[in-house]
Amino acid sequence: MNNSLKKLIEDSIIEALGEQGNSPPIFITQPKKREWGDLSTNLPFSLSRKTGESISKIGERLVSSLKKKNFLSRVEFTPPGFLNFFISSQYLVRTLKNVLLQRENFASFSYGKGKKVHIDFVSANPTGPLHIGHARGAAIGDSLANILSKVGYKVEREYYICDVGGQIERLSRSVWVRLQELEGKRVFFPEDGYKGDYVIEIARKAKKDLKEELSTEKKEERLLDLLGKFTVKEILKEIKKDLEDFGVKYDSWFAESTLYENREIFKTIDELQKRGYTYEKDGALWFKASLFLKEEKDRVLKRKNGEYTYFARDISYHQNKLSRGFDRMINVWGQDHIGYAPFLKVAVENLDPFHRSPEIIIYQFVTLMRGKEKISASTREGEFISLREVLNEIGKDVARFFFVSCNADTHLKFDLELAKKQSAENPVFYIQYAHARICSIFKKAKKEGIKLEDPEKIRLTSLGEPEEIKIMKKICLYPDVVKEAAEALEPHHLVGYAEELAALFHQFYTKHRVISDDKILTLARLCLVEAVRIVIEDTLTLLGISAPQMM
RNA sequence: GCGCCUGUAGUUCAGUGGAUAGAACGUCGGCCUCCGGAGCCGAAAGUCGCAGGUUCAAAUCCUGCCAGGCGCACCA
Repeated sequence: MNNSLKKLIEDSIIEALGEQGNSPPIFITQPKKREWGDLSTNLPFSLSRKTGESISKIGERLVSSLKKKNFLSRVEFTPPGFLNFFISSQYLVRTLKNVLLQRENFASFSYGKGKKVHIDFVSANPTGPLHIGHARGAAIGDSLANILSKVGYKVEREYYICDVGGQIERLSRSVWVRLQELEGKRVFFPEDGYKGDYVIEIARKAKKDLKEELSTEKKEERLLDLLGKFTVKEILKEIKKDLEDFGVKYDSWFAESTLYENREIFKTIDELQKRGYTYEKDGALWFKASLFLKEEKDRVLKRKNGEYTYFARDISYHQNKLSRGFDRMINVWGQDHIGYAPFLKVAVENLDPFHRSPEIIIYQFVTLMRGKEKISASTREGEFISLREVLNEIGKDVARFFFVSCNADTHLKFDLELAKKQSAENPVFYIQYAHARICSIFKKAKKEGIKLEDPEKIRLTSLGEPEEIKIMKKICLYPDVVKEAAEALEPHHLVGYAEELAALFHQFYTKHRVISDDKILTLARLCLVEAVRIVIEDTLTLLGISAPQMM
C-alpha cells in the first residue's frame, strides 16, 4: 500500500527529468499561502545551480510534462523559482475512498521492508518507582515504536534491566536497614542509601514474604543478595504496572545479569582485546576510545576489583541485540547520557563487521513545576513526582499528549497545576472532541435509518464546499506525515497534524450539516466525516491516546 | 575549562536554506430555533537571545559572545 502523494509527485518529476535525471534531492513542502498550491518544491533553484540552465526554463519544462498527470489539476511555475502543485478533485475523491476501504491501513507503508528494529526506552534502574522524567522517554519511545511498525518495520520493544552493580547493593542495604528499624533496632541509615518511603514498604513486604529465609540466613552477604533480588522484583512489578497504565507494553525484558549467565560479557571483552582496542593500566582494563574519538579520554571496561563497568556490559548488550538479527537499534535516552553516547557507538560499530551502530535519541529533561515552583527529581533522595501520581492527577491521555507534542530536543516545562487546570481546554480534548462529535453524528444517522454504503457507490463529487475540500486535502497528506515522522524519528509531527485536521473538521461542522434531506449529499458527507474519524483515531492510536466515542 | 542541547508573541511550543514567521493557552470583542458550545468567527500581541559572516534568498548554515539545562567517573 502506498498512498504517499509526495512520492507520486517526486516520481513524476524524476520521470520528467529523464535520463540526465541525477537531480539534487527533491524537497516537496506545504507552502504557506493557498495561491501557492497544495504542495510545492524549490527544485528549479537547486537544479539550476547544478546544471547552469536558467531557473525559469527548468520550471517551464517541468510544468509542461507534469500537467498531464491526473492526480494534479494544475502545475505552475512561480517566480522566483517555485513549482506549485494543485491536487485534482479526482485524486481527492479516490483518496477518500481509499481511507474508507483501507481504514487503519490507509497510512501503512512497506517502507521498512520488514526489517527488524529494536527499540530500547525507559529502562530505568530498578531502584525506585518511575518518575515524571521517565514518562517523556516512555511516551516518545512507545509512539516511535508504533510509528515504525506502521511504516513496515518489525519492531521489538525492550526494557533493559540494570540488575547488576553498586546501585543494587546500595538499594539492598537500604532495605536491610529499614528491616532492622521494623525490628525496633536503631541502625544508622547510609548516606548513599535510597531514602524514599517505598523502601520501607518493600522492607515490610520482605519481612512478611521472606520470613523464613531472613531468620535462617545468617551470612550478611547472602542476605543482602536475597534482599536485592526480592527488591528488584518488587520494584519491577510496580514499574511494569505503571507503564501498562501509561499504555506501554514491552515485548521483552532483558536482565543485564543474563550477560554473565551466558558468558557474553567475557566474549565481548575478548573480542575487544583481540582487536587491539584495549590496554591495561593501574590494574584496570581500558577501552582505547582515542582510536576513534579524538580529544576523548579512554574509558575503563574492567575495574581494578575485577568488576565490569556499565560500559562493558552495554557493549555486550548491543552485541547481543545484533546477534538476535536486528537491523536497527534505537535507544531513547535522557540527556544525562549525552556524553556517553559516542563511546558506545564507536565501540559497537567497530566490533560489528557491518558497522551497525545504535541510533540514539536524546530527550531533554522535563522541568517540573507546580505553579511558579520548581520541583526537583531525585530517586536517591526520594524527592520526585511519580508517574503514578501524574496518572492519577491528569490522566494518561493528557500526559502522553503533552510529552509527545514537542521535539525531543526541547527543554520543556511541565506545570502540573496548569496541566490540571487547563485540562478542559487542552488540545488533546480538542482532538478527541472532534472524534466524539463524529461518533455522535453516526449515532443520529443510525437512529434515522441511514447507513453508510459501499463508498465506491457513493457520489462523492457532491463534496465541493471549501471546508470539504480543505479536509480532503489534509487527509491526502496524512500518509506523508506518518512517513516523515518515521524517517526523522519524531512523533511530534503527528500532534500538529491531528490538531490541524480536528480544526478543519470543527470549522466544517459549524458551517454545514451532515445529515439533511439531500440523501446523496448526506451519504457523501458521512463518508467525509468517517474518513476524518478514521484518520484522527489512527493518529491518536499511534500516540498512545484513546479516541473516545463520548466525552 | 571542554562537549552536547536550548533561546521564536505575556505563557507553552511548531516552523525540511525559500515566498508576508504560525498554533494553542491567556487577554479583548462577537456567534446557541437545528447532528455535542470541550465548538465557531474576529482583534491585539514578534528586534526569531546579541553581533558579525556565507547566499540570489537565513529563525534555519558558519564564527564569536550572552543566558539556561545536562554531561565531562575504576556510577549506572
